[in-house]
Amino acid sequence: MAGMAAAAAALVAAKRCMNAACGAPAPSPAGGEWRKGWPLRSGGFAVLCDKCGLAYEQLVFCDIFHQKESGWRDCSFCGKRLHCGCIASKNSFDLLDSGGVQCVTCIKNSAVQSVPSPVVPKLFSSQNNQRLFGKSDDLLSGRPLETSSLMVDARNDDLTIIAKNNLPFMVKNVEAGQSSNILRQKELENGARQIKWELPTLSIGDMGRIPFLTRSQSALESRRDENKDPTTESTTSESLSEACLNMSLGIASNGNKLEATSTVERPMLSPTTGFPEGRELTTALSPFQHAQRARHFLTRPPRVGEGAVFDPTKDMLPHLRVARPPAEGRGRNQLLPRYWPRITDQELQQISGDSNSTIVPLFEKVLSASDAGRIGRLVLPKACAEAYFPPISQPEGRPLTIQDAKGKEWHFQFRFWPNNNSRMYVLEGVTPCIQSLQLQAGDTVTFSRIEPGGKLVMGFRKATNTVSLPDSQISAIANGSILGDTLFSSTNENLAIVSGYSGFLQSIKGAADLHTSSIYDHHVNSADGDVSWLKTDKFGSRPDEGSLQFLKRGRNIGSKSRRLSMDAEEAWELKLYWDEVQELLRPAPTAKPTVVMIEDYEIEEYDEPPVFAKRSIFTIRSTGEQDQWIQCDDCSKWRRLPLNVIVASKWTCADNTIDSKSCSCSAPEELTPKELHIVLQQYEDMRRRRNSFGFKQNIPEMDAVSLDAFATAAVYGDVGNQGSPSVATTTKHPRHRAGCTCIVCIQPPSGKGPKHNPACTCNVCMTVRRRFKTLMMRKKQRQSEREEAEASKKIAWMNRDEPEGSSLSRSPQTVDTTRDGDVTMFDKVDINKGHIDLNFHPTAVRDEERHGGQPRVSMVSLLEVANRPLENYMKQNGLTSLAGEQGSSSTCTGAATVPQPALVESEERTSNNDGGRVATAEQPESMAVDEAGDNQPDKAAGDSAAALA
DNA sequence: GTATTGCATGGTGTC
DNA sequence: ACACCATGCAATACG
Repeated sequence: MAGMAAAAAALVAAKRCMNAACGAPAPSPAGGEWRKGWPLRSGGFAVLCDKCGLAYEQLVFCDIFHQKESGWRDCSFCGKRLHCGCIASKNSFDLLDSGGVQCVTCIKNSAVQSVPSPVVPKLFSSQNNQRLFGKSDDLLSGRPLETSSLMVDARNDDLTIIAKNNLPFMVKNVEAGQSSNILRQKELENGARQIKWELPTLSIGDMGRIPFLTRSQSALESRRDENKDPTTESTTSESLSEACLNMSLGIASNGNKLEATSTVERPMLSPTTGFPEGRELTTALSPFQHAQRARHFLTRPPRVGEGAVFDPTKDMLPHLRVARPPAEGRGRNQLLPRYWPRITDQELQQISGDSNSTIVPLFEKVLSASDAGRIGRLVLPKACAEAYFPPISQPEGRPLTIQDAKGKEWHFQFRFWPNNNSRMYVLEGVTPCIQSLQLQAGDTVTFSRIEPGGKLVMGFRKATNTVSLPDSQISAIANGSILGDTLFSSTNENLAIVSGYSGFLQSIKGAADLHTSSIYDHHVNSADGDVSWLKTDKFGSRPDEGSLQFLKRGRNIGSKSRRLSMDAEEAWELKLYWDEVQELLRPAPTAKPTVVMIEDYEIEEYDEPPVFAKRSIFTIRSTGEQDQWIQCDDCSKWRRLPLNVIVASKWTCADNTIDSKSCSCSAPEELTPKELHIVLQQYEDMRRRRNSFGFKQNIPEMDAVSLDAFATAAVYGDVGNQGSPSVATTTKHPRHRAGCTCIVCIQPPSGKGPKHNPACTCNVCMTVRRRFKTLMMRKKQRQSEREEAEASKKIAWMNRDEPEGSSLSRSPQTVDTTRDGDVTMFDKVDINKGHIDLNFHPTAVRDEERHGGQPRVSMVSLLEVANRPLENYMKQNGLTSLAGEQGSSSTCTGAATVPQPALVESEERTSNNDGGRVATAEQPESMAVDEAGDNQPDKAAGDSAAALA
């Protein structure tokens, strides 16, 4: 208690009267009844009344301090002694503009006189005025209340009660805080509520958008008094009280149907989602809420760990089970709507159990990827941390024990990091808790406090899945939450985690915009069944309010950085394997890579995310001709398309504007049944092989491999060879910009575009240099240790794979003619069986080759030589932009060549791109071209490829 | 080599 | 313009 008092005293002492004409320092509360105080945004203080033990929200002018240190004041008119220091007394007096107070009787007596009629047109003429509509019926009809409405003059915060007879009267200086307190008091008196919510605060400026209000239970009660003339009410405060009671904020909704709330007063719920949320709240709050925000009369609950815990229920609220959610942060910090607790009654019941304890919802937070990740750090909203958690002065913070709904106590470290002259609060050590509760990104963690005792308790709400999207047929994201760079699915282990690829989602979204239903159909009807669009989560629960709200809010799920503004209508869930994701990605047709030259390494950057394309199969003929085959979504026939055609989603024969002979479903299929069978069979074989080679690895693994490969290639100069297909390394992460140094932004080369000066000292260049050097050192070190062993292993491996019929072991001229088919399938996955040898030194290989010995093949060397044929190929085919020529790249898999009609499916072009950036080391794509093209003079390429095979 | 820690960065929301 | 905060990432610790 002493500590608390001291802290409060410090707060108070640090402030002065907000009256500019006065400026007197606020007196110390020590020794008086102002047991506690903290600054409000308005400049005043919130105080607690020792007498009644209740929190008292008041804008404290110095006169109040000066005159009412004891909590008692005298009516300025009759001199009656008034206790003004608590909620219980709130409706028994009114503050006067001139200072001082007015008792109920005097207010009543002067009520009529106190309403200057001229105020009416003034208020009504104000743009800031907002007519507030009442009961839910009126909400739906949009008509004003018959009984009473409330006008709020935003300019001075005066409230004017408009009675049924439209005779207004003005309540000067009625503060929203008082109102809320009155409201609470009324509630207490009525005993109608056990769960109470303090209304969130909004700015008065938002009042202009207040659409309506509903009535609560209290409103219904007040209707009994509808015939009363407000001007004859006992006091303006009482009238206001009634008005307050008339304005409950529940627009509960099921669907779009508005319903008046009954027993729980809580923040305005979204008409569409049924949940309170930031923006919607802003537009749908009562004038008291807005007024609250204007003046910020906020009840600040005692902080955990501050010593004795103030128990508001102690005397007057013995039955109060759940207190209001405090909506005030320390000092000026305002709790953002996104952190407003939205604990349901059920959750409260779960937390509180059967005890008589009071649950004070504090705040909640939707877990981000970082929060739910292995790092075990939960970033706390600063305002929340400072408001509701014990104050900490050192970055090390302090241990904090929080109990979960099951009663289990979790021990965290509550600390902060200095950050931009501010602090970043985190709870460390949350991993066990997160895992125990099976929380994932997108789920919501709620923090509450149990009174008495002040014990912190945390609950959670699982993010659930989907909403039906009547227009697009696309289910909403739910358990698949897009968080930061990662696409998460909260429920299914088979999901594809797309790391570093919110751009991918953007692309998908973009594709969805064009072909939403098609994409949906495509996946839903996908024969392979690997791709699914979830409708429900594993719990079978309905769409989570919070999640939907989160989407609805327009926030990018989870992370602010996922600049993926997804409305619920646009949101959809993704559940894809990694490779499936990859095979659906194409560089944006309009994407033009920007190539930066860094120490002779060309790094390609895309400003545009990849597009979401329909699955296609690429084949290459013995003549080197490459085709793309796409299946008609109507007749299921396979049609040939040019390589550079990207089909976003649904495609039918009618869409085939390229080939007039095949633009109808009635047209015969170009491939013979036998050819088609072979192609499809090999396609499936390839898929199986790929999967068996671990292509369903998760993102971190993929990242590691890809990065390593890229780094290796970069180190040895293999990155940067012009002409390397870039399809598999499509885009830069959209949240990154030019200059970003993260690996996401480091792109493989295309040989096109502007180049950075090798001497460039920009951030990205420096970083890349540093990373390359580091990687080079590591590689060299490993090479020196394992080069020989790896070489032997590689040779052995090549010998082992030879019987698989890989044409790579043959000369390019004979690759595709060993069987009767004229189409060759290349499976990039087969390269090294999915393993990239990073440990061969190219110089060693070249040395061996020079000496005519058995060539020791490294991926690096292969890449080095393989790129050249692609250039030639591109030249021959008049290709200039790799971005739009996936076909060419798709042919570069350089793996086992199946002598039969062979495929290079599009997925392979992208399967290694890991967010489209780091698969360059696996650039055997060009090797495939080299071979299949059968027109490449570079024998070394063929030799290398053959050796690899 | 992996995990942890602490700081830096930058997009976005809010004032 | 500023603050917040999600997350990247280098440095450090640990096994």
